[in-house]
Amino acid sequence: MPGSICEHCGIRPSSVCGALEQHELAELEALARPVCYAQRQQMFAQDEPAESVYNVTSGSVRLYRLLPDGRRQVVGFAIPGDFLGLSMSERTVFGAEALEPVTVCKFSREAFAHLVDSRPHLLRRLYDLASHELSLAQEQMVIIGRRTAEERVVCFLLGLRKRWAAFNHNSVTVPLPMTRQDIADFLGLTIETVSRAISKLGREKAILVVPDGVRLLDVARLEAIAAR
Amino acid sequence: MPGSICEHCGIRPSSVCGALEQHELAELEALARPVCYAQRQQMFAQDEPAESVYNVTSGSVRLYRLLPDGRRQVVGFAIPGDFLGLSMSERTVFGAEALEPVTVCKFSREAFAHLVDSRPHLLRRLYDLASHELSLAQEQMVIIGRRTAEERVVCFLLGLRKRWAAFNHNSVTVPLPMTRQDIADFLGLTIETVSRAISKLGREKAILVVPDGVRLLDVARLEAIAAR
DNA sequence: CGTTGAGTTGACCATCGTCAACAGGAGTGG
DNA sequence: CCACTCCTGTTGACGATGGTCAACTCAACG
Repeated sequence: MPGSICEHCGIRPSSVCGALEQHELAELEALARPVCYAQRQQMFAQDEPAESVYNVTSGSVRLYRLLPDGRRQVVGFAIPGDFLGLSMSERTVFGAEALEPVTVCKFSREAFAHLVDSRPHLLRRLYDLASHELSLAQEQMVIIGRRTAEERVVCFLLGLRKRWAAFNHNSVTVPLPMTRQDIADFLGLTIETVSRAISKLGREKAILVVPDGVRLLDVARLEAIAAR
Repeated sequence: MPGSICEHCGIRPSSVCGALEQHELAELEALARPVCYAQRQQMFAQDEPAESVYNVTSGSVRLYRLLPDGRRQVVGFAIPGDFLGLSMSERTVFGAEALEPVTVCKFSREAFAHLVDSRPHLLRRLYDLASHELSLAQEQMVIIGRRTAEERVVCFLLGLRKRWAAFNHNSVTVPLPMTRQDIADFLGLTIETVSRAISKLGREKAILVVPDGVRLLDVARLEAIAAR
């Protein structure tokens, strides 16, 4: 029965496909191929021909750029509902790797583009998502360019918490499926500096480090640091 | 005569309006209000209701975000052909100030949005621009997060050169209408560090500092630094 | 000719990076 | 079951890159 899968998809409301009417959803579903990736598996590399776009349905993904000498900048983390392909022209501008087992809806970029051409409000949705991502990227520039190490870590935790909150995750426990190295590469720091900042926040009882995450004990204090 | 101004506009090919047919151009022109800003004049502030969108026709503009304690991050510089309003929802996410006398086509955001709704390929153009901006913002994250002071300055100069090149500006002389402070706030550095990096490049004959700009003397060497 | 503001340069210092040692958990194999 | 490795993360000691503070030059402008 066409449409049956997407219709019951939990992440649809917060995703690209949330913009679609039922009959359009069926069209989109016809193009989608569900794909799984194992932990650590690369979905695609940076600067290769972009053949697909993706909608993350479960798990989380790191998106990164590499410099020739190996320095790495994580440009974002994708979580369920996120769309990969907003800024993909002919070639990918970043690489993507599964942080944990990940499932996606994978689309041929060509077929997806063709559908978009005939569905202005899908295009509109993509535009709105791209605008929002652009705004987040600018916020990240402020964080990396003008904040101290501790502020960066706190902003990161509060930002993640906000994103997970969209899935009514227990909002004081922030899952951290990424390594310290990923966090460091996202914040323009080293792993040691991230570790020290987290330890310090733990010592001060502002957070509690738990397996694969942190619990935010003193949100007011954290927000005071981030608002500075 | 409708359409006569836009039709001969030099920046149109590289701008949003380049996507439009002649009859659409006339519609757009009907909405446009030409406005001038003096040097240093603020076009709009951060986090205020976004009532207009803008297309820069001459001069250049700094776009910045402020932290409550006054730290500033320049998130970009707009030059002729650039569109301000890609990432503006109900409120502005950055402030904008003229670096030199600036002229723009100013549009009511509402009227512009209405036109966009009826013109899918204008929407498409905006989406492509937003994607491109997103990709540039990610590149900027790499520069700020993972590059040394000297590399940042070199990347900045080469990046600006590339943008000015779209207007067949003499491509080895890069105009710098912004102050050292603006450059520093763009690169996540201080004015002193920027000044020192530029002086060093000058001493090494890689660049020549000229009034309101630099001449790139040894592009190969600069590119070697940036490619690192 | 004094004032102002941008830019440069120097001396010193702090934040964060580097290098290294260590802890603890997961997986592996004797 | 224990020893072993491997990997991630933590912590400490030290150092370098870039920030801070201050003095100075220079051009623009009245």
